[in-house]
This record gives sequence, C-alpha cells and structure tokens, in this order.
Amino acid sequence: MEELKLFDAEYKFLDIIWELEPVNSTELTKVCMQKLGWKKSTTYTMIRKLSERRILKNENATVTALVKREQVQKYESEALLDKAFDGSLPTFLSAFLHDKKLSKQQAEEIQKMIEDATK
Amino acid sequence: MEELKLFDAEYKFLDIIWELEPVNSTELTKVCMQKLGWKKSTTYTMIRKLSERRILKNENATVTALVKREQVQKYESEALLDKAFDGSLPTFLSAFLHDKKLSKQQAEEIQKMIEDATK
DNA sequence: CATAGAGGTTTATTGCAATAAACCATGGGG
DNA sequence: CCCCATGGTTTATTGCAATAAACCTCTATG
Repeated sequence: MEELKLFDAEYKFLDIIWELEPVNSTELTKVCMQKLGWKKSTTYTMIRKLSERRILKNENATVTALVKREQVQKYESEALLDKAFDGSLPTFLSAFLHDKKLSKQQAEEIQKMIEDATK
Repeated sequence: MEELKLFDAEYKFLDIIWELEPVNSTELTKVCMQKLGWKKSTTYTMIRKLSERRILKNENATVTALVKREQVQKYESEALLDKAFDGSLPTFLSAFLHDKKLSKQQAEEIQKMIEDATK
C-alpha cells in the first residue's frame, strides 16, 4: 500500500476485487469483460499497474487486494474534506444535510459515533 | 446552472472566482496567471466553457458565478457518498472518523446539526 | 492617427488515463 | 504430438481534459 489516490477506472476495478477476492485472474478478466466491458489485456494492465503500486497482488493467478476498502474510503473522505470543505467536518455536514431529513435511526447511529469519537 | 460535475482544473478556477466575484476578466487572467500559472488564453477558455454550461457568466468583462459554492459542495459530497459509501452517511462517518478524535466543541456543533436534520 | 492595452475567439497542442492489439510461454487432454 | 486454454507481457492507440499560441477588434490617448 502506498498512495491511495485512485482514478475512476481503478476504483471501479478495485470495487469488483473487494467483492470477489481472492479471485482467479482469468475469472477476473471475465467479470470485468461483463461488468465493465473490458478486454482481457485491459484487466491485466490494471492488475500490473496496481500491483506496482502495492495496491493489490497477483500470486499464482490469484488476485488479492492489499488495501482494504475502509482505507480507501478514509482516504477519499479526507481528500474531499480537504479539497472542498477546508478540512472541516461541520462544514461538510452542513452542505450535505442541507434540506435533508434523517431518520431517527440514522440520527442515533450518528450521535453514537460522534460520542465515541469525542475524547 | 446545470450539471455540477466539475473537473479538477475547473474547480480550482471556480474557487478563485468565488473568492473574488464579481471580478473583472482581465484581473481574473492575472490572478490565474499568478495562482495557477495559467496563460490568459487558458483563463478565457475556461470562462467560455463554464459559461456555456451556465456555471458562470461573463458580462461586460465582469465574471460572476451562477452556482454557489454550497451547491457544488452538496453535489460533490453526494457524489462521493454514492460512489464509495453506498449513499450512507453513517458509513462515511465511520470511515472518516476512524481513529480520529473530535473536540467537545466540534462534537456539540455536529450533534446539534444532526438533531436539526431529524424530523 | 498610430499604438498600446483591454477583452476577447479560433484553433491547435500536450499530457496522461483508459483501453486494447498482438504476441508469447506452458501444461494438460484428445 | 499438437493444439487449445490459461496466464500473462510489450507495445500501441484512443479520448479527452488541460493548456496555449496566434490572431482579432475596439477604444482611449499622447
């Protein structure tokens, strides 16, 4: 694992891998053909590029992610907050919740998470 | 205003406009030259493209945004939630807050926002 | 009345992510 | 023993965002 910035195509690809891993590489080319319309060489190119970046590995024709979905989610959420909200969670929530209603369930779930994150 | 999907360069550009608007176009080329390293034709190309998309307007050499920063913030946050968090705010927060600590102040501010968004 | 700067447009060029074509090696089954 | 599927690599090609060069008109002004 290193730099977690993923391009769109890379993200879609990883999404499939997270769902199927560990997955045989030939099987993966077939799934990508079906779900993304990719030719097999495209899939292998992706495998190699992401392997070089230590984002996944391909051993004995078995592809496995080296980064967890949660790591990428964390990276992407922080990246968005930095880019567009000056890193501020309240600012983000204010924009996101604008005119939105939360269910009691969701609200409680969130309240609990905020509590847990408070020293 | 129409499609709010902005490319990176477009976003940086709009960021400058939100800060300065209403801003004279020649002045804008100078600021972009300084802050983004853009030649003046690059800035005018951007102005035209974003005008066509009704994201800003240029009238009598005065450039003004037609979309508010908050609209784009909302769009971008929803786009990310859809792409990477199954649209779920709790999932997003769980990833973002992972191993993070919030100050009491921030926590209270957020709790209040959640309350307000709860029917 | 030329000329410099403001305020553009038209038309490339560049750069890089995305995608693929073409080729290669190996091992197991008819 | 040959041929076909598996499991790749090497080397383009494509597509489009990003950037810019070159050119144009108008107006104030020395």
